[in-house]
Amino acid sequence: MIQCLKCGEVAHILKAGLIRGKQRYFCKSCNWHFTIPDPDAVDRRRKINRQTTIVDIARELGIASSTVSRALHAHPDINAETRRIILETAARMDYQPNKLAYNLAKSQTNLIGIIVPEFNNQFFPNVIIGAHDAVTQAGYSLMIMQSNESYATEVANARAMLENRVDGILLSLAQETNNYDHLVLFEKRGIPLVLFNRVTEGLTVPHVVVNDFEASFLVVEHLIQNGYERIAHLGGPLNLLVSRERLRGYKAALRKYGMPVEESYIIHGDLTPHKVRIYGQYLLDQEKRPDAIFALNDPMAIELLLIAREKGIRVPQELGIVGFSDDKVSRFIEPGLTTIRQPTVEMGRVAARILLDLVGNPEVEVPAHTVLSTELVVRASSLKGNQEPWGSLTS
Amino acid sequence: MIQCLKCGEVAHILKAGLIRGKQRYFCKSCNWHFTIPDPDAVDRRRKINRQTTIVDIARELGIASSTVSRALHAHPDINAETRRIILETAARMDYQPNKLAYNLAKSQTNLIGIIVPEFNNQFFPNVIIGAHDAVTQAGYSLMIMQSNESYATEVANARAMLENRVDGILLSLAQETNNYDHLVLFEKRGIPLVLFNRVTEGLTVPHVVVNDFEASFLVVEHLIQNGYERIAHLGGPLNLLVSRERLRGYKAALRKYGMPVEESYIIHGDLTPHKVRIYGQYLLDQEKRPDAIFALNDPMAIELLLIAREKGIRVPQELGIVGFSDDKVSRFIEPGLTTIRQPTVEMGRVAARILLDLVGNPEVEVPAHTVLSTELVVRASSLKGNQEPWGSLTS
DNA sequence: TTGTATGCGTTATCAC
DNA sequence: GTGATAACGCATACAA
Repeated sequence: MIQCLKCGEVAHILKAGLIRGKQRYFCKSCNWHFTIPDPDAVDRRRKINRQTTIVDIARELGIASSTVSRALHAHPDINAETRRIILETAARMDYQPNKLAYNLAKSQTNLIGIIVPEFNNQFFPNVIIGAHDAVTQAGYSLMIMQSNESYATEVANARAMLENRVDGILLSLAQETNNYDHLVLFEKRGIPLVLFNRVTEGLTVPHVVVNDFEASFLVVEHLIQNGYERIAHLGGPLNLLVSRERLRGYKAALRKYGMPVEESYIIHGDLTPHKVRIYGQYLLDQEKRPDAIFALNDPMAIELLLIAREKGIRVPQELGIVGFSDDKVSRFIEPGLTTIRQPTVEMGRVAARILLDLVGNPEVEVPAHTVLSTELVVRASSLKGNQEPWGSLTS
Repeated sequence: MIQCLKCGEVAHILKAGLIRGKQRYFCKSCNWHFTIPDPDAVDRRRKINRQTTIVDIARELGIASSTVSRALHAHPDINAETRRIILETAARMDYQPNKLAYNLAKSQTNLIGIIVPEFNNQFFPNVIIGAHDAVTQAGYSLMIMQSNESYATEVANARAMLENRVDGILLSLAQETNNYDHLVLFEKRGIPLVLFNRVTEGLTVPHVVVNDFEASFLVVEHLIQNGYERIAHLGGPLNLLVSRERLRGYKAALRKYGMPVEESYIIHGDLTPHKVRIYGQYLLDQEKRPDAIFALNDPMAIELLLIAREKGIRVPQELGIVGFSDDKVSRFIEPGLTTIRQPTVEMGRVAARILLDLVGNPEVEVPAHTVLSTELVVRASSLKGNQEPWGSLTS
């Protein structure tokens, strides 16, 4: 005997096909489709290959799923004994909460995204370690993506982050990135964004960087004070603020010591080893060869060192070389590479903390520009004579 | 005039509180709670701070959300013109699909998890690059976690992966891990697991490793053929198969050349630099000091090199040193470190491919043991005299 | 080709 | 303290 769920009628009920395996009915008198609720149907389906849910636990114990939910989250309104039994049953049934459903229901993910240009260098993995630290400490998870220095990939990554509903995002720009529309979207959505290392003024979001200007200034000053006179600079793409800052420091130091800024001694290009080799050749094949090169980063500097070695140019006597970022290799290569040590792990941690503050409260006051300090590490590659390291610096 | 949705009654209707901001009613005659459907309520709420959904688009166009869904996924049964309009509207409204809801509805995440012990070394980042490659190519995402060599963290990571409903998981065991219950859970759940590099026989899941036995054998043979006679081995924790395999190769080579296996020349311990220093000191302070050491990996070997340098022991004349994994530093350090080159990126790619096969079809036949080949890279640190590299090996 | 209804697993809200 | 039910945003089987 089938009764219409809406009007209670029993006369004019028609079978109306199957829906999700359940018989569906149609009540002619009130023009209404319905199915007869079958409390076991859910169970039956769940048996097949599905993970345990709170509904399973509830059914097993003959209680409501909301009670189970409360027990699992130590809600104040729950009987201690009930809770104990539920927890026990949950463990016995190998229950694992479904984060997807949880997040969907809560409309929040506790997810922080981080996009880095590459993994090849030790730099970004270290930043990730720091960010991971801060983020997990705050009860968030970290979703890691790499743009592979490509604008298109960065856009795709940003989109994926959006789709995954991250609560906030950390980003270091890809070398290629010149357009920031994909990032403006985050602002529109109210999702905080913090840039680190590879930043731009094109966006008014908090930045975390090192004192690139000062550090570069110090590097060049150090070279000058060690007797180098024709100092070249091998820099990065000029759309990256970091490249421009280091260039600015380089020029400022030259000016301070009354040395000319020779345009043929300055190259800006991309960061791939292949290109570095081309640029290096160009610099060292010049008629009036530079007697020192300040490179944007250590991998570049190391490549230069190898080129010099091949050409039979003695480092540091005929050519001083300085890098940036204190790669592990720089300590071991012969001669040891003078470089700038950056607080990489710290950078990740600091950037993540600022982001988390913003996630917690979008109105909170955070520093627009955080500048971390660096340290000049003097090794043999920049000591023309056989002088001791200049000043009171670490070696 | 409120009418009961179930029995049509209008007399015995009581207000029964608010639910989610909507008035709720109670029909005394049929004992039934209900709310009056309000098509605009959803819209109103959504206005406040919510991202666009397919429902918004549907409402905007006065069509069904299912139609929007079909348009967005290029379902065959959709009018081209309708689709065009929907896509246009979606773009105009800055629609971003909600992956959480998508995944929940589909009961699948297209997520692959990878857990590695650490990020400090170049090894695991490279594996990740390879895995990332294979995984994204197959339309999956990669969720990266690190156990930090800790068993507890590994268990927590595994749990988080489960909660995030990964479709499959790649894992390299933490140094501490001895118990595999947390991994057995994956099997129970039907979630494929593939181990790489740090594997165990404790689980019958596919392994991807390099030919550790052979490689170690070759290393020791190389040392013997270069005139070293008291060869020590600084290995890793014995619960890791990789440690045992390399030990086996070491012993086999000694046996082949009729050399005694001196137990005091063999140390197994943990991989932290601090411990390595202690072990190194111990080995080199012995009365009958070994004249060569084969270390489990390059960081260990480099540490040994530094210790030797401090003690004034000449490498390779008084002490031959060989590492494993061809760290970037090994090429540049003085003397260059003889080592085994492993296909790291390849390892990640291969492991991911096997996993993806399994994810696609749990019954598919996959190799239980994949062994990738390595290459002995001979540099100065193992050449006692000033011989040329032995055999036809890369330098 | 489009609309309707249901389910995915969870939380939140109210009644009891 | 516990139960019932409506969201959360999407996919999909069927009906129309």
